[in-house]
Amino acid sequence: MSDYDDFGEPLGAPIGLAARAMAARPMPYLEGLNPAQCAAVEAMDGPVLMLAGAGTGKTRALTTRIVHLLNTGRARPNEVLAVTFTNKAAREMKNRVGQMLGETVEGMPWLGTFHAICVKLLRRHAELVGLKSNFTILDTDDQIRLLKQLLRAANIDDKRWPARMLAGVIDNWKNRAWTPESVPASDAGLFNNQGMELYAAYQARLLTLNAVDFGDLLLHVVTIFQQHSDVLEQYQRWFKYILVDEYQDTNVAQYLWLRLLAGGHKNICCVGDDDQSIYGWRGAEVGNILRFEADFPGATVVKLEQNYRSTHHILGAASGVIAGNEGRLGKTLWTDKTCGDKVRLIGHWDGEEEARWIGDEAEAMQLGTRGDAGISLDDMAILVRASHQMRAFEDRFLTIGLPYRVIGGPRFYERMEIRDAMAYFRVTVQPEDDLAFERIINTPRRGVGDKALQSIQMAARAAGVPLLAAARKLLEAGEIKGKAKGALQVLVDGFARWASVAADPDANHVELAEVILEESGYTEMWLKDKSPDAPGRLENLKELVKALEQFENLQGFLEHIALIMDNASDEDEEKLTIMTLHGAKGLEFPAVFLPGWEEGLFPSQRTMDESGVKGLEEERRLAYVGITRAEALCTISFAANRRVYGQWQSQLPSRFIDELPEKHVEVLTPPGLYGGGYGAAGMAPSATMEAKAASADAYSSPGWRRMQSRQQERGFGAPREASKAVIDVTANASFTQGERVFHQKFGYGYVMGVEGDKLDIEFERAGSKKVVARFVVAADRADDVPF
DNA sequence: CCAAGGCCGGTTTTT
DNA sequence: CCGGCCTTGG
Repeated sequence: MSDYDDFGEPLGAPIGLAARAMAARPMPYLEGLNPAQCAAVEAMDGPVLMLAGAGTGKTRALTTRIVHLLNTGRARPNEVLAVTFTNKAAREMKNRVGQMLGETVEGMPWLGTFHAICVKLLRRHAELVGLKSNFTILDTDDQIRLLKQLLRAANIDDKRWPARMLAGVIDNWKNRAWTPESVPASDAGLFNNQGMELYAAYQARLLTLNAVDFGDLLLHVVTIFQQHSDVLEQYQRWFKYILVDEYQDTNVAQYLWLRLLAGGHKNICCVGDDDQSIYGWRGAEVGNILRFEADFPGATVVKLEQNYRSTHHILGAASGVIAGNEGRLGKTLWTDKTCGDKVRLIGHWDGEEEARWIGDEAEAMQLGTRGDAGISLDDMAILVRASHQMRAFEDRFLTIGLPYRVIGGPRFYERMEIRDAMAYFRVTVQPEDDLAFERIINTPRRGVGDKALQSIQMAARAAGVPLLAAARKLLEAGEIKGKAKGALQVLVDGFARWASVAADPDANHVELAEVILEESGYTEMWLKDKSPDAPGRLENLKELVKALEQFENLQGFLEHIALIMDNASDEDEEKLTIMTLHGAKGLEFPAVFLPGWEEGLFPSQRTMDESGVKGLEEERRLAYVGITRAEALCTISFAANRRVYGQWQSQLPSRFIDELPEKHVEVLTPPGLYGGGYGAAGMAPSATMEAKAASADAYSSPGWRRMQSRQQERGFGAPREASKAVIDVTANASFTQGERVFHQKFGYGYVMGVEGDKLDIEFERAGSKKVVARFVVAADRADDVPF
């Protein structure tokens, strides 16, 4: 009947038999699990909800459950569907299952992210939604460019109605599994009453491009399942057990997808924590997890509440904060660890001082000033609400030479040069990929401007063929003139040549990639480029080519890249991590800094404006996630003043600070200073009394004294008065080329050039910068610079 | 086809 | 206040 009965996957060893033999043996993997974890592993049949608080050994329970299913012969590895949200989580699970099973079992083909699994499914059944199985996956950038074209075609001013906004609207609809036909009338008014039409036009355009966006991966598969019960039933039978990680983050489309697949046997195990739902803004529905027992009657609910990560005080503080939320499923985390240090709270004068203090503190902790052995920088993290907060820390750490790593900057594959190179690869393997072709038709500049492109586009539309084919036709017909003619011919011929190499299974795709970048002139473009980031970009291109080695061909690689966000860089040196709270979910660090706990920043004003109490609760969960990342030391801070869009604003301490239970907190801020703190003006009136009491003895608290003595050791007098002083001691100083100098922000460097009062300086850590002379001192006077 | 200037906007982000 | 994007002018 169909050619996918065997699901295209090797079955590997006769697992059924092997498993039966193993089932008689003891199950060593169950040892060391606590009773709740055991229950979650052993409740194999029927729906199971595993409510796993932060740090309660969720991944261990989940992987053990998979091993148990395989080991008892309930399912073969390729009959278990295990879904995660991130590639990282998928990889970790794969590794851990592999480790527990030993090397005998081949990897599990259906363990992966929602998106990766959907790609696999959609490739098999693409024709059912009008696609070919070699469809391209567009990323956000492609998506925006496509929408811009549609807006232009529809004569819509994309100033007032930006493509980004439309992309957001469409994404939201796709997250809810709404096709253009099923968008409810209540949403008809969105995007200037034209959202639905544009959505339909966009989907039609994607089909002609043989392309999908991320949302489509799920949406199309759900559509297929809904419209082709025969296909659905096969998968329902095939996937004997389903496991879902981070269930609280599922959106409606993912939820429907899971319900459809689990519809037969209902052997679905969802793992999640309602208190860690922080992705509501991108369509996640906490409701999915809150409703689980209603959706799957008779479900077994297991709560994992023993925390193996954090000390008592840290858990207490986190629990106190999260208790402010309504409508929780309710868990009580406990630990048998020591009380440890209390959560430390400190207020600062401004954001720069906060960065300075954290930098000093990190150095002190690294050296072990606290009387213990010292903590590796790898074990410390600064978790911020918004990425712009990172800059203050980067600036400061650059100055003092504290090694750090920022997680979540522009990702490798989002960089311009990588996307350009990949566009060449995409056209090579998929000549219909018009978006990719448009991207590189004039990159590097080859004299093919708007005019030439427009005539190609018109020809393509008229003939109903892709752009590359249209370009070839126009050239043959001699209809392209001037500079564009020769260059375009070279490009078109190039693609023909490269495509034939790519089609040859014996050809080496890594060499092909190098040839493409060489012959197209792309590498040369960057070699000629004199901008400071050109060498870095060439480096990235090299890395890209190197990454190709791990794949069989270009197609395989492109697919991988489209779905992966790996940011592999060499990590030899110890570094302190700076990342957003969102990015930190699932991670843990011995020492965590949580700066910027101020009203408006955290909780974010915008979230509260847009989503009211619901938004505030999500922010509170974010606070909970932040605190629970810490194993031993958690330091929360806030500043009384902060520059917001260039304006100095005075800030109020976050309401979450008032929610921290007093008994788990040590206040380092002296009362009255820095205009804030537990007990300063601006706090919620209800908490004032309690807070005043808390801060009354702040001066005598061990933390405060420790801080004082440390600052004195370093020769810092009063912590702050000096900070505002301008470095004008050298206002009249002159510098000469080659002189070694010091800058408060960028550290040490050498003067490369002098133009009036501006200096061209090559800094040791911050690279080359143009700096006004009065902000710089001679290197031997660096000690005069007040910190 | 490119460079300079004006204008708007400015959370979180995986796939 | 800073940076990205788009427009305009050469």
